[in-house]
Amino acid sequence: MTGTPRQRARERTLADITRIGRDHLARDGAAALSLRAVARDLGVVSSAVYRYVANRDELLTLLVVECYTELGDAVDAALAAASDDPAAKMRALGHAVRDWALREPASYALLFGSPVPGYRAPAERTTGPGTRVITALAGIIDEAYRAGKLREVHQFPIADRFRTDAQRIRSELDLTLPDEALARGVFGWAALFGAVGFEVFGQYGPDTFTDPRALFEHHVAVLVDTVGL
Amino acid sequence: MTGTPRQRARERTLADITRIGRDHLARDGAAALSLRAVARDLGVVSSAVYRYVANRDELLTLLVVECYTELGDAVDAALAAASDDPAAKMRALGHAVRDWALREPASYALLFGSPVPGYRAPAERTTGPGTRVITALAGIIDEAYRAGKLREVHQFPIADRFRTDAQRIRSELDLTLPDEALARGVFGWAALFGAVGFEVFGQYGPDTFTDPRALFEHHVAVLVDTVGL
DNA sequence: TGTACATCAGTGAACGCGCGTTCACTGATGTAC
DNA sequence: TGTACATCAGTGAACGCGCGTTCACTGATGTAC
Repeated sequence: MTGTPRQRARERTLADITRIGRDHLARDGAAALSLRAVARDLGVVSSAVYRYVANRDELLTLLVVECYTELGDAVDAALAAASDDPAAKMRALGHAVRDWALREPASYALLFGSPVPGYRAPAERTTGPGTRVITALAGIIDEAYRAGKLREVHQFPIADRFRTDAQRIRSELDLTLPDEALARGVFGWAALFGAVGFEVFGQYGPDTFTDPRALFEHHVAVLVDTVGL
Repeated sequence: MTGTPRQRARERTLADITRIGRDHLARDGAAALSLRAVARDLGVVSSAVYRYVANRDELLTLLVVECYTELGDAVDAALAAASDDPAAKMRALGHAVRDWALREPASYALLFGSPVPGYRAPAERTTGPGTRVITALAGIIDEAYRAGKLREVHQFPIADRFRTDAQRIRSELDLTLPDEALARGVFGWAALFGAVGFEVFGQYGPDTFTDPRALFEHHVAVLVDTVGL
């Protein structure tokens, strides 16, 4: 309860707008997100929402940031609850991503599905929240490496330009991982979202796998192994 | 040159419609696909396209089938050109998927991105073309298994219900693969599309990896290894 | 403390736009006798 | 072979709808003196 009543009312209304926006996202997808429809549900004339967001793109950006934040929080909470074993942590991260994605499929689609036509997420606002999962994953693997718990894996050919990229990434994320481990980490990241995306977007078909959670559990086990944990 | 002139004109016009539809897909995304816009580009009044497609959903279905077919053809061609080694075949399959996806990002998004709001692909028309890649991948691994070229891999826990599913899948696709190999094949499938999707949808960020093809090559190498080839 | 003024949330009308789909129609092409 | 009829591609108007965004406005809330 801080700020003047007017400020608090403003914050509440802005929160209402993003909540309604999330609802519409879930019902109709990001491409169909409409300020007029949000205004209708808010019980207000359409031009009134322009007091809160500059235009439709800004509402999308608010939603993107909120979704990334929610996902990041879910992952952080899962990691905090997991045991100290790096493999257990990675499994927890994987399940946190999957659970959130199944709970919020439209939000998952907004972040990791097809780009929204005509919309470019502004990097200065979305990069921070958008990198929390990969940062957490990199942290798990790097910590294991520093503790000597990362298994030696087969060295596949690595391009020179990847080595340069890896050097930059290490300094940006404060990592010590060697190139091969880092490349496998990137693979694990992409593969994890591949498995989650296939399930959330229904690529497997409706009746192919009767126990998708068990399938995912197996995939995560393979993933943990592949990454060297 | 078969059929009456009228039939041939009809086929040409239908082909024009799907071609224009693909163009619009590439420019504006599937959610924005509009029969009126297609009619405009075709140089015809909007109601005229109803002589060719029953409604917007049917045009989407035509595009989905065409995209799956194109992707399937690209994969088949790559496999035909690859050497007989199963690992080489799997690498060729991976690159064929990636090359097609980078060439046709909007089509890739239609098939593997967020579901189009309000549209359900009719299974009886899309399942056939939609399963060509996984059928090809399963074929490669199964052939290697039958030839004794599939390496023994670590056995992770497998749920009973997955074993039942696997039995059904084996008979449907005419496979002999044991459960663990099949589960890893599914993992490889999802992971492959995860890697491709991250690149096509720009998840890596614009400047993170300066040589994305080399990164993908590494990922495919890891994938081939993980699957047991 | 009371008042004059500034701030700001929300209104309502309007702009110009695009959409899917239906329907009665015209006129050209194809076919049966 | 010629003609009468059927088929069918494409027209143009209309239906009812929703969208983003601007703008001058009203009236309530907040603030400076």
